[in-house]
Amino acid sequence: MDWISRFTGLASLETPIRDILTARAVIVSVPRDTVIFGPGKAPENLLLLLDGTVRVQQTSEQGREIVLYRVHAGESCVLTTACLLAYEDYSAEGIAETDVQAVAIPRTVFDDLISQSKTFRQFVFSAYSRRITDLFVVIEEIAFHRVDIRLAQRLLELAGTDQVIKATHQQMAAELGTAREVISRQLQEFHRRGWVSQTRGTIKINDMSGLRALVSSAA
Amino acid sequence: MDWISRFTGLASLETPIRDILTARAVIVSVPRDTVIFGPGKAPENLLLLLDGTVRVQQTSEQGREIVLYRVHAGESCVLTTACLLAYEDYSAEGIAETDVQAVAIPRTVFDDLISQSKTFRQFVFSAYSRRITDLFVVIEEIAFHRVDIRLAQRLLELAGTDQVIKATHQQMAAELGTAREVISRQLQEFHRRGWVSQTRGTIKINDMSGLRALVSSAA
DNA sequence: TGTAATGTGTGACATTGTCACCGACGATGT
DNA sequence: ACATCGTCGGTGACAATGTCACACATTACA
Repeated sequence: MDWISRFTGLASLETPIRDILTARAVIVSVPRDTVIFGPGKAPENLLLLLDGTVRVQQTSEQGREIVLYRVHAGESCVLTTACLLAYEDYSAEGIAETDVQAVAIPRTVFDDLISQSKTFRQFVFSAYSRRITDLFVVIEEIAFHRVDIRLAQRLLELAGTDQVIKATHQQMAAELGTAREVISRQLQEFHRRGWVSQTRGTIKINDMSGLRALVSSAA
Repeated sequence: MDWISRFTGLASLETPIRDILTARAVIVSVPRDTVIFGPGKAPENLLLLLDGTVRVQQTSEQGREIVLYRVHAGESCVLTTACLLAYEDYSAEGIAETDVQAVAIPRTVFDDLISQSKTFRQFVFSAYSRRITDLFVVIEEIAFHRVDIRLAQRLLELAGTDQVIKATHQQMAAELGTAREVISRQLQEFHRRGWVSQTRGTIKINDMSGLRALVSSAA
């Protein structure tokens, strides 16, 4: 199976390197809700996602959670590579949000590839760069943006083509790093405005344009 | 000058690699308040700090600022390496907080070293790891910790041996990503409790134990 | 010495976070 | 069907933080 071409950054990989990869990387399947890495469970491999999404989140000592970013198909979970090597108290955890298919690259192979291929180095460092800027965005949003706008934004991001989100208020609170009550109130307000409707455990978007208008009003 | 031994991660560097480094890296001096990198000013080199500190901060579109982390002597500014290669819209900026002496490693040399030395790779990735966990801490603190505690913490961190901090309320607000008024009020409260005294542009700690007690009360 | 720029103080108010509690819903077993 | 129990969502009071519009003090410097 030629999975390499699914990763844009690897498309131009040199042939001998491709061979190493196909020979020594393993395709793994991970069922939904598996904890892929987390405190006390250091990642053993660099994962390149073929299918599904991985949610990376942090849990504070008091048990509050916040979603940091998601890794989608065609992307890699590079931040784990930093943790392949150092600093044990990695407080973030990665969870398979759906059933996941991924290519697992063991750390020794990762080291080989980094050493031997400039293309691979670029792939890794540009993935790093993207994740780090993601984190910067998270910081900026938490620090400076209003929760109603962030919630509207996240609802639009998470909604599938059917405009339905399966998530409890508690889970949405974890998305934004806020409290459940805050989400409940904001969703009520959105409901009053006719933008969403709710049932237990699901949120349905009725008026994307309303949400979008709120989001862009922040600019 | 043998600066390599000042970096613990590089102490065991292989001799030929040491030679490359000493030959091709340049020692630079940067005056205080210089913008080392920032939006529209991509870093050209990996910097290893010999002396001084670099403050890395982010400025939002509305002009609000937050300090992300500081790079101290003996540390490297690795997050810039990700940006040596990819993603232009690097929104963070690095500022020399003091006069700075550093070793500048050009990107091509960086690439060589990464390729040739396992020790250097470990040095880089463990530095990455540390910075990333720093960012996680920032996120957790902004999202979940009270500002009075964060302020007390930061005051203790920033105070020199003379217990004096030269900073305006506005600058302290940028440290924590909050508003000046919040800092002013908290400092007044700290003053009422006899923990600090203030003059225009400076804060003096009079009772470290009081601040420390507040900080540890959060645990 | 005046004048402008900068730093700090303040009150009113909006937004967000916390706490304690309640009732509604859904799964389950009998 | 009924009871029971855990989860989910709603609510009011209040605390903490952010925002705005100022006033006033200090400093820099023309």
